Amino acid sequence: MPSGPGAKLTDVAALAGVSVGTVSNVLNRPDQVSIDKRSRVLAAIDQLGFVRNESARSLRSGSTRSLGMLVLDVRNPFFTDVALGAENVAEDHNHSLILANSAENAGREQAYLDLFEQQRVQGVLITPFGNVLERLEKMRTRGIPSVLVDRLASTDQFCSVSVDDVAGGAAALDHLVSIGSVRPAFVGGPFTLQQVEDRYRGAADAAERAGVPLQLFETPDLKFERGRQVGDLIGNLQPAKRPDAVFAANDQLALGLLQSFAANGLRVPEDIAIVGFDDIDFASQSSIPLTSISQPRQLIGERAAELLFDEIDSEHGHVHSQVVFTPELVARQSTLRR
Amino acid sequence: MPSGPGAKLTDVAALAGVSVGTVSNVLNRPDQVSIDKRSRVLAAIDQLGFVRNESARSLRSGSTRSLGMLVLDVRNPFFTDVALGAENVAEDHNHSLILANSAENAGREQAYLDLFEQQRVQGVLITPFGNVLERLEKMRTRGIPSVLVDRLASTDQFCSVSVDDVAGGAAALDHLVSIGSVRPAFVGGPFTLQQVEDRYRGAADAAERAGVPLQLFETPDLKFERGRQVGDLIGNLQPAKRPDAVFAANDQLALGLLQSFAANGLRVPEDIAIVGFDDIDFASQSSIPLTSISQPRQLIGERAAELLFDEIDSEHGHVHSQVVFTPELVARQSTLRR
DNA sequence: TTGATTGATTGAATCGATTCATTCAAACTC
DNA sequence: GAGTTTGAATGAATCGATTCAATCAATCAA
Repeated sequence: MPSGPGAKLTDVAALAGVSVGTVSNVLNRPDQVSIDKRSRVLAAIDQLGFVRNESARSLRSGSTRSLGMLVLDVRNPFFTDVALGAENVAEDHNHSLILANSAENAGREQAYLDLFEQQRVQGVLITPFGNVLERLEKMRTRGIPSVLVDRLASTDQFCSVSVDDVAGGAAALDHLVSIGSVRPAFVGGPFTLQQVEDRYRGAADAAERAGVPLQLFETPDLKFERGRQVGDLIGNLQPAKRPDAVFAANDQLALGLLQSFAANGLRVPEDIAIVGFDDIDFASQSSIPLTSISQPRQLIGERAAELLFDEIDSEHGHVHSQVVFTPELVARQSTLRR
Repeated sequence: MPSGPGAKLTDVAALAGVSVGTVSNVLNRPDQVSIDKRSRVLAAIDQLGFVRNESARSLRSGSTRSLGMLVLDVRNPFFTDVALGAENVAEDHNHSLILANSAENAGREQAYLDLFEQQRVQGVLITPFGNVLERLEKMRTRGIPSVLVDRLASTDQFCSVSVDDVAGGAAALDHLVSIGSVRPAFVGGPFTLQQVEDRYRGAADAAERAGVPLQLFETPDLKFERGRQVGDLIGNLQPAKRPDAVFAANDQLALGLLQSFAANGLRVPEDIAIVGFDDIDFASQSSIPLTSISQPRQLIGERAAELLFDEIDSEHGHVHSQVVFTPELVARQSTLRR
């Protein structure tokens, strides 16, 4: 019969007939304890149902074995995948990952950074929303380093792991041209989002290189509903003026376009082709599977966590680095050659 | 210039010229401190960049201001929505939510429960995977209560928040009959999953009441790919033997069916209608918007967290209760009356 | 004026695990 | 057999915030 709440280390020591130091060693450096005592201690732990108090442990030892991760939107599959990758690496290092959701809200973002500081996490993985770089630098001086995720560090003060959105945009447009598009369009916004800006720029440059014009449909956000609206707009254009292909700044938008086109009797890809961005699961699971630009999501999380541990573990000898992945186009039915 | 790592409470006290007790009071019971000293302390905190050490705090006070939440799959939007609801309630109570992912793996599930115990969370929200009820009861005796989420407690030893899957299944089938289906089918499995079993039973009972037969296509899992396979199978049946409507045990499966039907030239809903379950975002965002059974996901999380806090806060006076929500059918194009 | 009451402030004791200098015993060297 | 090395085990000191009984000052009642 395991005892009630709160057997502690001294209780274990007493029951096993050893000192507290020995019990602590069994917990933390088991190979430095003789087999005999070790098994006695383990038996006592089992009998008492002892669970080590993490607060006490980290108070004394100064380290917490946990990382904080702050993302823009936990509901976005992109971020859960990135988090999964980071969590795996954290687990390898015997750390746990505290996942928090800033929900694109500067106040919440600050509040969670407060929390991370109070918890004394060993490091932070963050996709910044508000103006937090200064604060992050301050946190580093206090011993809590951070790595930027899905965002290229503008200074060399941080490690960052991101994706080359310009290249992704170019790949999308090159693909559209290669299947014969002569009137491609870009749908997305706002351009204050770096990702949107980059994806557009890549596409625009590629269009210029290919000698085709690129129409622009700017949107105030990247949501599904917005895609539907723009889709209706495009569907109502005269066939001769209508784009023969669209590159949407993300998959949500692309799915919105797709639904609108289906409702308006526009055939995809025959009348109009579509490329999305992100390659979320539902891109391939749409009735008309969607061509999209795929980012190595788990890998982004893994690499970010690795860079973070590198900075945590190395005393001073750490050099910040910017990892930039090149996204890949995955061709599916929505851009089938006509 | 804020100071380096580790200003502590005594430093603040010294700088402000008060005792440590007063600083602690400013932090925890600000109204018991005179305005004068309070502002002096706050100034000192600001100047030193003091951040309270949560480990020390909770070691001494015994409470952690955090909940643990353990879900089957963080990548599943259902769970992220439930978590969001729970997180909001936790925030209202000034607690933070530690979200963990058992990934339908009994070993990980146990490991995370270990972690929660070590962290001394105040309570646990869990969708159990393995055989953990006994352990959870033991944890309660040690002062860590738990609430079952998306799972009806079989004993009255736990609070639980779940959805009436039988009613959901019945609603789906009633709807199909009401739009004129005479050869409905159920697609889903395995039947060892309580949810699948219940949804099927509700549908089967409703079919019997309506006097129509219910065909069954059993699947080994609930994934998209499986839906596509079954869809191909159905698409190859002679029109006369082919179901005129299918009820899929979840939306992933339904989307798979939809894609397959589209590829095989079956029109939805004219040739065959589809109802899904869960009403994930992508159900309504499909090219042919999908009728689905909607669960109040955030509400489930909120209610679960409220029940948990009730048990945490009440000394002994807590009575376990089972909350069961009735899901609602959301009719869309995939079951438009012919 | 005195005694009682209220409210603010103090600071030593405390939470529970870890650390590390020290002790002890055994094994080894010459 | 004396001296040295090695490995295990010990337990008091420690991490930093909170607690609470005690103190002090100010206000009030009679």
